[in-house]
Amino acid sequence: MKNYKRYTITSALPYANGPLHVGHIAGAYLPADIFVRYLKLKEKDVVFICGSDENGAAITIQAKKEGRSPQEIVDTYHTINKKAFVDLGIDFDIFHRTSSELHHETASDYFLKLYEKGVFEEKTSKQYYDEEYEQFLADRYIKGECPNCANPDAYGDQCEKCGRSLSPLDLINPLSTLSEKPPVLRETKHWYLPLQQHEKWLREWLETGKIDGVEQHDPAEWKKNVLGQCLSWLNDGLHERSVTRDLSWGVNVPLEGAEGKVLYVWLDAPIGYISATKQWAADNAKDWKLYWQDEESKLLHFIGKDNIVFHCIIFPAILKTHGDYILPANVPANEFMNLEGNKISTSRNYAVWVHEFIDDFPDKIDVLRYMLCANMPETKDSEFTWDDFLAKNNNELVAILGNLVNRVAVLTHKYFDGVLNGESNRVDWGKIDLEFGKDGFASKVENSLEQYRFREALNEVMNVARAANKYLTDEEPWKRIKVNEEETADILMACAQIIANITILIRPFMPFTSEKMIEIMNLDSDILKWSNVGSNSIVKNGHRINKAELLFEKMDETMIEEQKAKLVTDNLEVDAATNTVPEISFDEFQKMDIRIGTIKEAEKVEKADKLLKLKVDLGTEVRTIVSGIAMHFNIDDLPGQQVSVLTNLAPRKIRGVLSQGMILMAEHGDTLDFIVPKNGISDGSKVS
RNA sequence: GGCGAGGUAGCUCAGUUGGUUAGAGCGCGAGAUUCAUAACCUCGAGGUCACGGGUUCAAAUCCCGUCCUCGCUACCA
Repeated sequence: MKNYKRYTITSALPYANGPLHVGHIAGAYLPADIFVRYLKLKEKDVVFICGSDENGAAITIQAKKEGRSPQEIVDTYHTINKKAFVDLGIDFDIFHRTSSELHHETASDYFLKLYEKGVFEEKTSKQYYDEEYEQFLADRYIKGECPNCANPDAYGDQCEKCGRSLSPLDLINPLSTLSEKPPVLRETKHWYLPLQQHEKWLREWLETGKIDGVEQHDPAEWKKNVLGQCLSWLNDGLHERSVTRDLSWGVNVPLEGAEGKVLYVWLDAPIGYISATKQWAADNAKDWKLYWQDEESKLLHFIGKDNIVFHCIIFPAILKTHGDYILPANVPANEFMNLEGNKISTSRNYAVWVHEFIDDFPDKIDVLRYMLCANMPETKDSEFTWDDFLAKNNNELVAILGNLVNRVAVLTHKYFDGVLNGESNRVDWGKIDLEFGKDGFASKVENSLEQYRFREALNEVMNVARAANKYLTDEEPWKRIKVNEEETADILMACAQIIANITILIRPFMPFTSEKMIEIMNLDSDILKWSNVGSNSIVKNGHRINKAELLFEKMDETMIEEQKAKLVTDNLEVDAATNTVPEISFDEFQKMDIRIGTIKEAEKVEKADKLLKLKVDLGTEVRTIVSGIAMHFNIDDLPGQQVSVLTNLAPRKIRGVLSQGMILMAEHGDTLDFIVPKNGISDGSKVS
């Protein structure tokens, strides 16, 4: 394994249009924080980088929706998220933001450098522009008459009536759906990164860890899921990607005639890592280039699996194209964390939000860290349950670690007035089921951490506490005190040494607990060095400890009932606020012919997961209707099911099957249900 | 549909290049103990390793097929 001089560690930049939930933390932030804290205990030169990703269309859309400015949106969430990280003890060296001037400058310079190297392909095209809204229109924001079937309401990408795929320029009499006015054609120029030119070296780099035969990293250290996903992309073939967009909110394209254009996410967000490092370096009298451009620096990106392609293919391509930058040595991406059996959903407010957790359990931050680490989605999706939160607190933290510290502190005060009178060199260390020294438990935890196996590492730490509990029970100092005071003192000294070890070992995982242990054991924070782990002489003979204090409080069911309930009720508030469909006239409603029918046959549409081909009896005729409900129902259950059908919807070919109408469904979150007459009514009856 | 990752004890997960009775934590049962937040400690019961074939002296581990979960993608709103 290569020996690096310094480390540059990043966690995915959270997008500043919403708060953070526990899934984010378990995925990209906690593992990085643990790893960084571990490296810092090893006295490594490391910088831990993060910040808010504040540019892009989603921010402007959200701003419009909330009637606020984009700046207000990003300010709000940048502040919330920054505080959440601080409260959680996720200890970035800098939490920067991509709306900063330094970032704009950095991203802009980066673009220019690539531009000057001539790596971009420049393409000019004519696109529709809405003069009132002062923006170019995406295809689906343009309506017009279909040149093929004369449908007056065809969209810029496709005609819904004849199913023909279109380009906006094909439309007759186009209208902007934003202003409802005719858009004008304007020339717009964009720059593209020809990713396909990078396929060859990317494949070599990912598969062998080498570039032009020179070793960069060991691919065996990369996670299977990460490599698999990347190679899958390479096998599909890479395509050029546009690196600019017509948009007002972001980093302006630094070229003449590029007004109203900003850098697209590829050349914006990841550059945020670099600009953040620059700011940190400026604040701390460091040289940022060492962390990004020196071969002896190890660059690691901690992310969730949704970000793999971005960090393993596109960003490396951008870094290498520039020429001066190092590439990531590893991208230890995690999978997703589910919540009580369901996917976490931001839009449905189905999540445990970090800022709310902090309000509800301000003294249980480390319990959360412990729990998220023990359930970290390292190799597959994992599960957050409140019952498990309770169990981990009571059965592991209270029972094993808290109990150990408490019994040692209590015994020491009871028998020796809080003074550790024992002598480490008199202890029979062989009686403890622990191997001291560099190759013992220290290396177990270390090896797990170096492989990004955080749950295993944490369990190894707890094993140290387990061994100490066993030692205490075996040696029975509460009996020994009656016959041999010296031996009793030695036993407690041995336990104190183990606790001192745990104070260091647990620190990356639970920094607040480690701090409490320092206080209870009255330790000097100078001992907090990884090189001390494995030592049995951290605590000096005659050391006085403080009064016992509980590290963790036992919790009961009532403390989590509210949390469980909140998930259910919050989930029911779905979409209530988003009912913003414009009002229509009665005449418009009357245009719709909705009738009751009964499904006679149902079969899957070939090569489509979601589609069913249904034969529906409408009383006077049987129609074929294609409906995207395959994921929600069992085919065999459908025949006989009554449904409501919009019968005069223009027929449309879907996956080669002509669909004559639309089944109406009630939708709630991920659940779909048919709209049917309560008491049954004959097929063909009209709904009005 | 294509591709990727998974499917191992009640729960959450380990199982390296195929090799003796498949492991850990928690939960559960029993015992022992009382310094400790009824915590700790010991012992134990739980697994046809998704399913069906195949290769091999030997397969959770390799090959083929099927089913299920998650992600990307296509198609779909």
